[in-house]
Amino acid sequence: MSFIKLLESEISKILVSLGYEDNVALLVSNRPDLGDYQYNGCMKLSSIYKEKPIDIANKIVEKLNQTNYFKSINIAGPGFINLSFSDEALIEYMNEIFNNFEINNYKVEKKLVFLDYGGANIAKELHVGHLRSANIGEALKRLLNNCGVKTISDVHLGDWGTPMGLVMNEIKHMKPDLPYFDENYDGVYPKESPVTESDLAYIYPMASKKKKESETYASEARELTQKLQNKDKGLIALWKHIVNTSSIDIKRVYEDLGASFDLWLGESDADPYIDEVLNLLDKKGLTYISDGALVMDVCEDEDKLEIPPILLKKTDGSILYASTEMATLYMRIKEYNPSEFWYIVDNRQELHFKQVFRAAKKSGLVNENVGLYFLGFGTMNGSDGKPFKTRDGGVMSLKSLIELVKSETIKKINDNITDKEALAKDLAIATIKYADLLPNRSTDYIFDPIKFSDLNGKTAPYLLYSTVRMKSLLNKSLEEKIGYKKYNILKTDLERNVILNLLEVPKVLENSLNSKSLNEIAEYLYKLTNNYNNFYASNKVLIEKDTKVRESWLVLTELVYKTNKMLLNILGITVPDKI
RNA sequence: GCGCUCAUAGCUCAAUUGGAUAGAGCGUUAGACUACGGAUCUAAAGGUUAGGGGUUCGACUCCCUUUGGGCGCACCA
Repeated sequence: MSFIKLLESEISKILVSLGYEDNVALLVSNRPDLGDYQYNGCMKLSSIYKEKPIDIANKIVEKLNQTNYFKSINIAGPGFINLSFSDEALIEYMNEIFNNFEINNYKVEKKLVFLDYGGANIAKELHVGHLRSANIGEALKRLLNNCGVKTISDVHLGDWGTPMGLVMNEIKHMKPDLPYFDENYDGVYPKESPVTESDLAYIYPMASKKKKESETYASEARELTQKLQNKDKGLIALWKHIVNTSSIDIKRVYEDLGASFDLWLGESDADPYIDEVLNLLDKKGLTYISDGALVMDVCEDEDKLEIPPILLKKTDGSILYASTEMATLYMRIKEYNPSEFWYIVDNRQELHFKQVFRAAKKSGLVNENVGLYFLGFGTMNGSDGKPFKTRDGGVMSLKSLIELVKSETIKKINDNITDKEALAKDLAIATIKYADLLPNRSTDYIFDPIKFSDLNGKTAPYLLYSTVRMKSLLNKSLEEKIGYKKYNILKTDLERNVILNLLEVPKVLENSLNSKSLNEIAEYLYKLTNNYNNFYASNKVLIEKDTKVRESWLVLTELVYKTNKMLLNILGITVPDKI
């Protein structure tokens, strides 16, 4: 059990023995002059048990004084209990986690979580709007896995909606003679794709522009979408070519970003389940026709405000986003039966998901005890507060963003590195990911490429440089045959700070899992690294004459190194060998 | 019109979900060090938490209100 957890359970026992009950949480002190950690529960207990908080605190402290974890215990203000740990207790714990690093981790009961993130659209390039979903989703998956939770992740490609019709319409205009558009064609369709990757790069923007300019063009596209969804043989064959061609590039960019998925399914994969789902809703009498469209009410009695009904089918009978989402949910439950679903999607889709979740529960499509979580992330705005656009008013592709940061990074890399290009790219991606995960998941987000290129301060290069330097120090100690097996003595306050930081790891992981946000981990990494660097700058580990002290410092270095590596890995950032 | 959401240091963000004296990075200023890897380290200045009211031992956090942003509300996904 981790040190803080152990103390919390000790205090719980003390409370029980005194006749109180509380879910004890020890917090890092925000008054370091008074103690390392604080317990604030006395004030709450006071209102429950009608006693003065100070009296409760005194009783607890009396019992705590009989243990040997503490250097000092004091009560301040209305009833804050401040705790300072004894060196012996800290050293003992350092040795425990040096022998078994996993103790200082956080584990939860096993369950299965289904993650939906990525959300790339077929025939469209991945752009900065896709960044957060990939980064946050991947990191949450790693966080869950680290804590012992099994996951299944699905990229959920946008491959079945109106954009498909648009792209096909543009292809039809370019090459009207292709057999895919001939309804009477009964030969074999060509194996070669009629479009290349570079064709796709301009086809969609072109089609999208024409759609806005011409109503005829728009209705042609709608018609093609409907024909595709009705499984027109030729269009399905063409569609497969488009999906395959487009996926190559999408996979490459996700791989660069370090985002991986167990499943590469798309909206089209849910299509076979749509009728089944709609029939089920119909049987339960939940759907009705409104203005020609098929809808379902999702309002509940306790709602004080009205939530608009969910729209399932257009007047022309074609499928809408919500029904695809319902069918996807149905398919996932049928095949994987997870206990929770986590959707990592832009905040702006909140209402849509609220409706879908309600419809799913109301209809019994999803069992009452299955957790459906909408994990919205902040909308990406430019520095002017409006939706982000490049200087020429376009969207910035993820590829260009990576290139941009890479060109900044490469300037700083030492010449003696063998593969400068590769390192620059890895560092650029690490820089982007860290900058992206640092703000809280749900708050709106100002996307600033210049900030992403900043290599100073609270950034990935700082963390990686420091971490590599720790590794280098450890390697050097091995070369010089300086072994280290245990923590002996605690010499300086600077190393004590680092140790206190290390105690926080399980709590940081627990908080992150509860809030389903990575910012606390990102923030903590900086704090730990900065405190270690502070220690490092004023103490020469390898030159230290007192071998007992030197040995302890090497143990400390290894623990910080391993912690950094573990947490960076959760964020999806790999530590290079050299920088 | 209805609803959601946000407003914290010059800028970009935190704040353990109601705890003590609101913290970081950048920028600014002043410093440190024969470099165990200088992409380093330290310090200072910088705040009436948008304004006002309320709830209580205690409010950036909860409630009311004013102002100002962003977003969503039926056939796009």
